[in-house]
Amino acid sequence: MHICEKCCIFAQNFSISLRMRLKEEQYAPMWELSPIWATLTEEERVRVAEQVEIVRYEKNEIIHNDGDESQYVWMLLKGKVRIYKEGIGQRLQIIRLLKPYDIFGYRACTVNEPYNSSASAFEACMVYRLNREFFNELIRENGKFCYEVMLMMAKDLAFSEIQTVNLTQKHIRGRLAESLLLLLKNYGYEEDGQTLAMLLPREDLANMSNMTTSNAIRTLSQFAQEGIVGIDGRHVKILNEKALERISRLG
Amino acid sequence: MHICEKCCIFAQNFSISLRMRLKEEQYAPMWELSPIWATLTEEERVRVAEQVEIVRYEKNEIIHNDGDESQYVWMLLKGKVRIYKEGIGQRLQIIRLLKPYDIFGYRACTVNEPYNSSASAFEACMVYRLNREFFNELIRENGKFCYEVMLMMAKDLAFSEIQTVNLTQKHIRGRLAESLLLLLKNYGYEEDGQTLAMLLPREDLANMSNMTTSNAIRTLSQFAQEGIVGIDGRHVKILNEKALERISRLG
DNA sequence: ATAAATTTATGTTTTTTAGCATATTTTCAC
DNA sequence: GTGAAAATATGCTAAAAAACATAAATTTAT
Repeated sequence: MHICEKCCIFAQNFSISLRMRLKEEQYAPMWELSPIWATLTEEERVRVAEQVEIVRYEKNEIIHNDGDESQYVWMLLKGKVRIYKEGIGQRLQIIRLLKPYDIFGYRACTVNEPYNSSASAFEACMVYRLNREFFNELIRENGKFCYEVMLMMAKDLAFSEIQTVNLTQKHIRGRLAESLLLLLKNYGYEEDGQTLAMLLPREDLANMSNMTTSNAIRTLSQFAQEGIVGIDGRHVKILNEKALERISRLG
Repeated sequence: MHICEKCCIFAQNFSISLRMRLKEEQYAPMWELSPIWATLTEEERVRVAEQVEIVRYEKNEIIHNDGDESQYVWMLLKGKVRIYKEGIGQRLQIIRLLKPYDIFGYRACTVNEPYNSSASAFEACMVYRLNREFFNELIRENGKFCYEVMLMMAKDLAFSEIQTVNLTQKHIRGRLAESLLLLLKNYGYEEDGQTLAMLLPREDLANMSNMTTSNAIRTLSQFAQEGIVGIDGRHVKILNEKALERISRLG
């Protein structure tokens, strides 16, 4: 593909053109938000600018379903997303939690397979969305981009294997502690420096931790009684991170 | 790197030169054994020929340990290998089983991280071994090779996520059935068409299936009593594959 | 603001699985 | 081949977690 003057001008004005599309909210172009897209050439950025769509998903809206033909790669711009699989008897297992600028749906796209998990929005979300075929074009033509996608997959694979052992071998308390620390690592604290910046229903906490909802409720209450966490509805304060780490480590 | 006449001749005679190194046993060059290495250019094949080592590991010998600095990428030539993680209280979880021409250790190498799992030989094994730095050179300079490595990782990631749900949500019988089917899929049958071509100690079967050894023994005996499998020491016959699939599916 | 629905809390029972004990069989080293 | 060690088999007990039940609190829709 050629790079004509017109394209270059378009590229330079890209953020402006994007902002025109999206009336209410403004987002930087992808390559400013994640090092993965920063590997794209100017010419590729122009094409991305032409292809990318901005989509809004409402609270609890399903973005893709396990088994659906893969069609899009997404980058989360705003909000939080859960990636999960449905196992035996409609029991969900949350595999991964996403925060802004995380990329998802890409694994299935790279291998042209159906998605092997589902994604839904915890809260109202904004995403960039790219077509599978276009994403694969980028991977095939740009070695650096392919390399970055591979590195991202390597991270996801390591996490998945660690989680397998965490979820199978640790006892309930260890699994819950693990999940709370994960939430902390992923989303951090509110301004007060101890309340988790994530209002998570107990059911989701259970689905992260491979336990029933009532055990998540019960065990979290126990942690509160022991002064390890503070509970105020869905607001959870981490009062003793060291204790959580110890419980998580010992299983 | 240049491609001189000498190199070309060397490349053409590569398999012979390899066979000279390895006195007892002969193996085809990597690019004939796995599509991943087939993406290498002639020039790269020459360098691989210079770099590759053939190593033998004895029964139960550890190939790499979780936490070790990553140094090599391996391709299994002969034998069987278990990839596992140690969790709580020395309890092992087998993450993956390898058969000839499977590649392992590559994830840690791509990200220059320590291995995040251990590998040991079920039985005496032969492997090709490549240096991490050289492997990364290949990835960085050859987009097609990088793409193949990414695809391999995508497969491993999908498998890992499926296993997480299998191991956490299914009951003992479901998990054992799952493991037996996995062994079947991976290693197939003996000549008789029903004995698993894998003599697996019950302890390993337990470590695959997230259960204690005595539960693996007990549950396998139950399957035998129900006529689903036949047991003759470590030789396991699959008598009713459909039943195993049903048990695995229902959890 | 109020009623209905959902979520959280907590106690009890049942099921599942681990842990332990012991006997038997098989494998391995010499 | 023989004895020691390891692996397999099986029963019993204890612990862990799910399932169920019910009530209270919170959220949501109107």
